[in-house]
Amino acid sequence: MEQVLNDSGWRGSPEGWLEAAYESLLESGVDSVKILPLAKRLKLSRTSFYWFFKDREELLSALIARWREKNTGNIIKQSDSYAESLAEAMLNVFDCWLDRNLFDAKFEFAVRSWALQSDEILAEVQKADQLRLEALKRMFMRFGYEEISADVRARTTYLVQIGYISMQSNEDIALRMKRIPEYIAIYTGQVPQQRELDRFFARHGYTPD
Amino acid sequence: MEQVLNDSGWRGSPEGWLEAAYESLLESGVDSVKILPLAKRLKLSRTSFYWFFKDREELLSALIARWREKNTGNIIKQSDSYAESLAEAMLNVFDCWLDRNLFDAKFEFAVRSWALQSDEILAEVQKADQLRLEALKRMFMRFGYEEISADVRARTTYLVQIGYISMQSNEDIALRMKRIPEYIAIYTGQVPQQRELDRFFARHGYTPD
DNA sequence: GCGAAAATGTACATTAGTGTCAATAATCAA
DNA sequence: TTGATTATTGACACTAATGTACATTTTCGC
Repeated sequence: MEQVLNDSGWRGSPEGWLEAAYESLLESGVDSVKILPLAKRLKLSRTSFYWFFKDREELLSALIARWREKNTGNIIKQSDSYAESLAEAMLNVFDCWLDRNLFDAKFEFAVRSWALQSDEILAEVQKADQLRLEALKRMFMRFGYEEISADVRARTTYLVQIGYISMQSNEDIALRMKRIPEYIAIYTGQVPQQRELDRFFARHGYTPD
Repeated sequence: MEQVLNDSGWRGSPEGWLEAAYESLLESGVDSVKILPLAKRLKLSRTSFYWFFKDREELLSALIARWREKNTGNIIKQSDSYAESLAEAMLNVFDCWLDRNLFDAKFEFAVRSWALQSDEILAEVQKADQLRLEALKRMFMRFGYEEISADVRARTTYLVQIGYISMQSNEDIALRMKRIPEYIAIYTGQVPQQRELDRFFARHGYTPD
């Protein structure tokens, strides 16, 4: 197996170690993010790590920063984006659940599991939950729901997805798409229009049979 | 601090070690379930552990057996139990979410996090999800829903709760109770009757203001 | 109170991880 | 091409965990 070099002529880099840490976190949880195994994966000496990071703690902080920037931002953006009907707005949010560029479900699950053993991470996760729920609640209120109804509907929308992540299932896209109209009906209390669904399916490269 | 003795005159027992393991699992995840720390907690010599369990693996198996027996059984029981309306049936299921004798949310979360680092545990969790979802789906079908609708409504009901657990929030009971009627409305598509709610509140020792 | 069984503890060997330091090598820029 | 900077490595010291072997203590039944 040959050495992988980065842009400059060096083998290691903060990004390289972070990427390896990310992969290990997603596969086996934070306790598997250990310098020795990462070094083996990168075919680098373990101690070379300390050139880029002060210690393991600093690597873990970088990891959580990466999560914070990616996942929360996009949910808020999709919730706030323009739509003509609630169903359409809902489908905008659903983009997150189907596009891993918008929301990284495995990362999300790994971080939430991590929160079990670290109060610092727990605080991060709870802050993120709050921001995301507020964005969804705003969305429902924009379409005329009362405070409490909007709150509970926001929770339903959000928590179903968090729960789904926690099932770690990997069903194929067709099966998931088949449930979409039902979900929309439950969450919004109204049936989505065919053209709204078609537009949604189209942008995810899905053709119903 | 004095030594705690069990029924017989001995200090240790399989149950004692298991209980300590359970507490540690819930507090900090499976990686914290280590013999040395448990021994400290129990004020016993570490090696005494090996009188009761072959090795750490055996302790972890006992832990997962405990989870399997407790959490899955009750959801199924509550889903299958008699009710005059769907709303009432739903409220029977909600008993699980409010009574830790029926469903241990922290245990659930800890086990699901554990699944990230063990394929064996992942298989256990996915089997449990399947059984629970089937029970809920049966419930919706008993009240006349079509296959797909029943499936998605079962998922909504179940996944909101799994998601809630994963938020690790500890809101007070009054706040949670306030949302119940809305949840019932969303999940079942029908508003619960006051007397059904009253009966539910009463059996959880809650008095609305 | 005595012997057997049950439980506990001490000593030892091993493993996998952490982080520091000083020597060395590779790259870049003047 | 050489010197400074950046990166890599191996040697060392340390810690926390695992499990085994064997000696010792405690409890229970008779």
